[in-house]
Parts: sequence; structure tokens; C-alpha cells
Amino acid sequence: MFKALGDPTRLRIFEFLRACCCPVAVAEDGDVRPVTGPTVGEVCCQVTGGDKITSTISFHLKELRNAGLITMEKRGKNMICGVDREAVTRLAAYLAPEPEASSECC
Amino acid sequence: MFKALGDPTRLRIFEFLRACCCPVAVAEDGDVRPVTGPTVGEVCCQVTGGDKITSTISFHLKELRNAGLITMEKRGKNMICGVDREAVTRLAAYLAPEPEASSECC
DNA sequence: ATAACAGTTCTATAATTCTAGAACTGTGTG
DNA sequence: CACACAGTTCTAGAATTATAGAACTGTTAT
Repeated sequence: MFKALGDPTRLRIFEFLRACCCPVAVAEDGDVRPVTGPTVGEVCCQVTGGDKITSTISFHLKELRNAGLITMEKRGKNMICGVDREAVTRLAAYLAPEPEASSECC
Repeated sequence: MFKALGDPTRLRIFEFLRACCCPVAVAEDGDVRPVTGPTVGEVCCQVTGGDKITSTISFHLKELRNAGLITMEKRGKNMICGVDREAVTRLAAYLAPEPEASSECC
């Protein structure tokens, strides 16, 4: 995961997804709305500023997905991207463990 | 920082330092004890399992230090290594921001 | 069926990064 | 001073990774 976030392009993708994607939502009537989020093309537009080198973005999205940081879901002709917030939370917990979990050292 | 932690060797160094280094401590009598932690040689021994390729470890330690994740302090003939726990905490906070800080998305 | 579109995979090249040996710098010791 | 020691920097060379164009797959619309 660190390696995946270590590339500037991927970090931008990750930040964009964090800012604009939305996890599964349940409406008041109990209706489950699927994940919403940008398509690969929208990520591409946003991250590259209009240049459309989809192959490069696709490559980076695959890296992020293999690292378990993002999810991708087919919706018709498009792929909807979103961050795996649980994975991100676990990664944060690895960096900032609960104080009682660490042992005394001196 | 992510890039620095993204290399397996550096992650091992980082984990070793987290496990065995100790930040500045203040004794009951108010005496400030300096940071304690392993020397570069000890890191090298621990991480490489005895092989002593100090140049490689030195390279990785520099990367970690440039990223702001660790500190190094000269003590006589040695360099004492330690993690910058504040920086690590900030990085964790970046990944797991306070819920109230994030905006609504849907 | 044909065509347009969204993404992925393949390919080669470019760029970056890792590794480890050699040479160098600074510190304490006999 | 001379020497051993702890690390750093320098230097190639090896390995990994990023980039972008071309070809391919699958989906929707005409």
C-alpha cells in the first residue's frame, strides 16, 4: 500500500477518489444505492488535466486496486472507482497504533 | 513519506526502529536523557541478518530521513537512529482524518 | 451488423531506483 | 601520529517501474 501511494500520479488519483467517491448508501426507505464515484475516464480527465492517456491511468488504477486501496465496479460501459475506506483505516491504524498496544522501551 | 515506506528494506528498518528506539525521556528528577536507539551498524545487523552492506543501509536511512520519518543524531563515533513519531502521527492523521473534517458527498 | 465508446492489455522505450564495492571523512584509541 | 572503526559518498551496473502508443475486449446505440 505504501508503495502504491508512493507514486505522485497514484497519490493524486487516490486523493481525487477520496474527495469525490461515495460508499454504498442506504436511503431512508431501505433502498440500497450502489457505490457512486467517477469513471476511469473522469479520473483520467481530472488527474491529467484533459490529456487522455487512459492506458497510463488504467495502469495506476490497477496498482491501487492490487494494493487493496481502491475498488472498481463495472456499471454498463463504465467502471466506477472508489476508495476502500476500510483498508485506508487499517493502514492509518498501522501507523498510529493504540498507545496501550505498544510496549515500554525504556 | 509513502514512497519511503514503500520499499521493503526501508519498511523493515522503520519497523525495527519503531520497536526499539526511544524518544527523549525526562527522568523523575527532571534530568533529560537524550534519545536512545540503535546505531547504523545495529540497524544494518538487524535488517540484513549479519551481512554488513553498510552503504545500502546508509542509503535507505538517508531516504527515510529525507522523508522526515526518522531522525539521526551523532553520538561520538556513532549515529543514533530513531523514528520521528510526530511525523508518523501526522501521516496517520492524513489517512484517517477526523470525521467532521470531511465534507458530505451524497 | 456496424459503429462509436470505455477500458484493458501488450509492447518498447525512458526513467527511476536499488545494490554493493571502493574510496573518502570524521572520531576515538594505542 | 598511526591505526582501527563507524558511516557517508561515489560509481557503475542491475533491476524495477512509469509512460504512451497500438491493438484488443466488451458494451451500448444506430
